Amino acid sequence: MSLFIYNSLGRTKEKFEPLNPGIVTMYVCGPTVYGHAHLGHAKSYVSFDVVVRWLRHSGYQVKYVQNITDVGHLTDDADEGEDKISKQARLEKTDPMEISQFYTRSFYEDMDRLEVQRPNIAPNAAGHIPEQIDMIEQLIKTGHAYEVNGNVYFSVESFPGYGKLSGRTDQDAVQSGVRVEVRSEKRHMSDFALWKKAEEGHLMKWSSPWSVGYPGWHLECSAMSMKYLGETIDIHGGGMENKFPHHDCEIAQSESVTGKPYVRFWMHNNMVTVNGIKMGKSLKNSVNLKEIFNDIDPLVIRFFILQSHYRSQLDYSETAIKASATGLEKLRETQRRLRGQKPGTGSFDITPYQRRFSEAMDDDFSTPVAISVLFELSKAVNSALDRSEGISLLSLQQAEAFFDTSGRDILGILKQDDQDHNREIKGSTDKFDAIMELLFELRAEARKNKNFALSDKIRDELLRLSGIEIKDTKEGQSWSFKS
RNA sequence: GGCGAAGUGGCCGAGUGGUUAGGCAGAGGUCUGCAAAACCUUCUACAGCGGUUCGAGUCCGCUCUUCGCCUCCA
Repeated sequence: MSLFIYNSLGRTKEKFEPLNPGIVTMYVCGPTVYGHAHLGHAKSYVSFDVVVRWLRHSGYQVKYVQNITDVGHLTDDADEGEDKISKQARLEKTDPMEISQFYTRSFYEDMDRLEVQRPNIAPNAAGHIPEQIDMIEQLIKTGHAYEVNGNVYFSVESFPGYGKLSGRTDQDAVQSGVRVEVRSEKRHMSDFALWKKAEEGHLMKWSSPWSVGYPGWHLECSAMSMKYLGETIDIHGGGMENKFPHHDCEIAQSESVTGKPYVRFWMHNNMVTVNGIKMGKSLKNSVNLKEIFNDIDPLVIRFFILQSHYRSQLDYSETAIKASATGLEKLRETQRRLRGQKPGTGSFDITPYQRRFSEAMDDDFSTPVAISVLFELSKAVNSALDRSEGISLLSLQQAEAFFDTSGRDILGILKQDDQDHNREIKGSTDKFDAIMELLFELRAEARKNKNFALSDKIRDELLRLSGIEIKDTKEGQSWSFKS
């Protein structure tokens, strides 16, 4: 089966084939680094992380670029207000460079904990001012842009398809709802800034042929995408809220320069809501990742995100997270059980599960369905293992391999080996094992003597003090870390 | 006002014309010294009203409701 991706441009699922066989070029809009990452960032980058992982699993070499926006863009309307990074610098009594560096590191820390693989190239906007200036010069030369008082604007009338991505092709209609007063120096109300002259006191500014100033926000993605991935890229991802104007502007300026299609597949992920309302920094209801991670395993958040489709809104609530945590624990439990299992004689066919998993992923990255396949496999495996004949060595190995491939490599929700991972944290494996062996012996003896008070105390206290859970099973005692 | 998405059982969340999504929670059971885990059984659905069809959660129309975008935002 082949991969189908929902293309926002055209609003249908289309069969995906890269422009150049075997190689996929992919660009995703990165964060503006002036604050800690929140759940919305997690949804976006986890979703696209799975896209990249699936493409790679499918045999493609993926060149994945995700930018860091570290040029201050404005807090307020299109042409007034303080820039966000400068504002944060003022609040934190430091300078913009430190702000962007600090929050860039913070962003990667959080993404690492979510098991989001780093992009191949993570260019920052401030490091690509010459490229952006070049692009403006070309746009002016070809009549797509004009300069007024040190500001440069893109002329939307020079690009007939403007607004085709968002469906906002009638600019008079668009402008009728605009709540911001328009600068009269623009030729058309919808024209957008490519370069802005720095106001008095503006900290992040660069020299250009037009003024000492800074580039418009839409420009960086076009310039960096072209520099690292070429004039036409296979996939461009981003949040739905950026369809208009950001992505429509990118298309206009890029295609005006190259005369070629800018992006073949546009992918837009949906928003996170909290109690049904959009989460936003300005609404003061944003859920900071570092704060959630104090209480919740980051992989539970990742799992929670992937349990809904990337194009669906995700509503955050404590009960929903709790349900996800229990569900993920179930899959981990099965994974552990598979690992420690003695082979039996029963046969078990995992190919239907592999096939359904692949079909789900090939259908526009349907992670909720893919996860449901893992649950069904989990149930089938447990059922089989509960029977006396068990599962043969070969089938056990296949099931374990499939859990590793799907749960760990592709979805990123399962670790390779919890136990080993946790033992590493504990330090000396041998000594630790010896201690556990001793506790097992003490409990076995106590239980033999019907001293259940003692055996239960060892079990309960160990769980309470260290989070290590002992279970009594038919095969004997086992332990695992309970997160 | 314009553009777009969506309304599924207690909660989350799949389903693109025809036999069970899945998870969490609830009820009953098996196993167990107990606990945990696991398994089995089970209760609540498709916003409303029309229409197309042998047959609609799934297509069409209308109504109601919600959400996002049109200002920086993942």
